[in-house]
Amino acid sequence: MKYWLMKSEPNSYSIDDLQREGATGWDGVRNYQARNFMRDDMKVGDMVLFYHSNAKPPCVAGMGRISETGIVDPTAFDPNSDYYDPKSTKDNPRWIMVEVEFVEKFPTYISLEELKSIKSLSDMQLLQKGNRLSILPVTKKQFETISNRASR
DNA sequence: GCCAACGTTGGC
DNA sequence: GCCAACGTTGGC
Repeated sequence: MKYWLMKSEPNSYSIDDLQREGATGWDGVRNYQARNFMRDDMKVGDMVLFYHSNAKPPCVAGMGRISETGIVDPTAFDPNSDYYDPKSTKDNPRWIMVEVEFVEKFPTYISLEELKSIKSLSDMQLLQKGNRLSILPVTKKQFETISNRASR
């Protein structure tokens, strides 16, 4: 089983939205590295840290689980969508996504500042300079360090 | 609002 | 295939 961190701007989709809906298709990703993680490496049952980016403060806000893989991102076909990509055709779809189901909204959000202060997390890709990827792998240890702290 | 750090595009 | 120009992300 693998562990991931997925960023979302709470303005557009927050952990509360996920809790209300139960599950969501992770649409709108238009970065190949992030897509490849979803398409090639994620499996049903993988665990996800739900990260609020562009939030005040940015933080890990909850936990999710991959509930379905290999879904074609429908927003790529919609000319009215912000994520419309005319190069993605129904015969040869370019953007493949996963579905994430709600597991937990953390009682304590873990801010980026706090993550940076935890020594054992210094290797986390999220904390490396210049990182912009919206989907990142996380080790089991990192996942547990963060979720244990957030659950109390 | 600024800007560093990328990623993508397209002319050549 | 190179690389300049441009666009985006996301913390601050």
